[in-house]
Amino acid sequence: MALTAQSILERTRLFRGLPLATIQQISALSIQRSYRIGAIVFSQADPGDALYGVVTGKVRISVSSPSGREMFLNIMEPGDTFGEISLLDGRPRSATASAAAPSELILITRGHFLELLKREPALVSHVVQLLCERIRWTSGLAEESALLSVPERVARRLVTLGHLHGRETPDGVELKISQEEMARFLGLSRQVINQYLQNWKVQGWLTLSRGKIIIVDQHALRNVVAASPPL
Amino acid sequence: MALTAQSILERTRLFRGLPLATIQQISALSIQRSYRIGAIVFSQADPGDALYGVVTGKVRISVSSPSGREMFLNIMEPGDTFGEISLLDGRPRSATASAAAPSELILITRGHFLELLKREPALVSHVVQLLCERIRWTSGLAEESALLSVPERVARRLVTLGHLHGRETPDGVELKISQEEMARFLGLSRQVINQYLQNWKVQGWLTLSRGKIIIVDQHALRNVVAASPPL
DNA sequence: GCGGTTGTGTCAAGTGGACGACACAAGACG
DNA sequence: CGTCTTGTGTCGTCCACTTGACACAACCGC
Repeated sequence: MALTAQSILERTRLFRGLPLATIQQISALSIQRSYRIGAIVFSQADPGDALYGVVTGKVRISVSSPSGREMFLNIMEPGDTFGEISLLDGRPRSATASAAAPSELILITRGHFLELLKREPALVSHVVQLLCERIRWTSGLAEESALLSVPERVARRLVTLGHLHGRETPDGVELKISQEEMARFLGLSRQVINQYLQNWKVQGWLTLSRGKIIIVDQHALRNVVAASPPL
Repeated sequence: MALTAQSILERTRLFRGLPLATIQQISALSIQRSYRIGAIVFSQADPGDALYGVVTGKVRISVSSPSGREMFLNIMEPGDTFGEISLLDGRPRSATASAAAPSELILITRGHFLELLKREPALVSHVVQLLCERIRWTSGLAEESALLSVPERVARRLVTLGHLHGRETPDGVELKISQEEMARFLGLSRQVINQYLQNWKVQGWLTLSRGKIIIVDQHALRNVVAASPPL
């Protein structure tokens, strides 16, 4: 089956469950675009004039400081939508989106989307749910970095990334991510990530190979947070 | 003039600009409650069954880790509303709200609020705006802690707190906050906060007294971020 | 006005993460 | 098939933040 815009739209959290007629409308309004690996979808401070949905590939949401440091906030996969915030509040993009793999995205312009919102009350409630999810995600990031120790943060992120982007295998949850990327997700150095991963490898909680982490004992990793000494 | 619920509602970002009839409806549905200093309005993990608005006083939004560390996320003042997220997505409270000063709050139950939302499309758009603001705030927190150095974070937070909660005086922006509180806002130790504040005091950028910081040269503080060495 | 409490200013010691460096292995690509 | 690139594993050094401690000042309640 071809990956039509419509078949993807039906699967996104944002549009799922809407009347078929509405989905078809949206589909008709959307434009499909290809991005090669590394291509920028939009940049921090750009005007936010479109909503994006991932058809295939992976899109990384990141922020970078004036001093050139970069931090990854999220990875979007098929069925995810992104870029809503600027669309809804009219302010500039707060983050940069770039293709982490060759990607096909669909794009709905601000005008079209806002019009849809007016006509379709069910869509509004989906938007609100999505925004709430985003708040919980970002405030979770802020809390973790302030409240937890480094090993706790690494362990926890490992588990959540496993959930969101991992693939179940007989050996455990396979997570395709380099240690460098892990470090950027947490705002830490690659070396520290390696240090703890090695630590947990000898415990038998995970296995490591080039660009891949297989989580063997998820439960043990979860316990790192609870078990670590009162900071 | 008495501080009626209605007069406050008209001033909140959430309800401002709605038809007077609607404001009166909301006002009729709302319950007013007093909280003494330190009183808990709601706790992390509680079910989220109400929306709150500050009439007088100050409410602190905070999170705490299992290990007992606490971090302040925000301060709500008269005209602010809080507690929307749990209300809207039905999930437990993600943070704790407690009275940082003797406070009068109004409270609207979940059922009443959701009903209002259905009837009043203008309110929906205000809700969406508010949620977008919250996302930008929390993701800002996460970015800062990962991308900026400690002095940069302290300087920046000082300026934003000055904007949000400061009072203009002939000498500069007066910010009523203890250094301990500043530390909790940034997830740092009190000593480090004091170190940088002293530093900037001798530069003449601010003056310090018990529980109070007066920002004299806001511009200089802003420059700390830009001027600091590429991390 | 007095004692208790709470915030401030500073010190010294300890430590955990950053950074730079380097050897090595595994893919990528011609 | 060999070469180049990119990720991994592991040093050691350095430094900034944490912790604990203490004197002192300012404000609070009585």
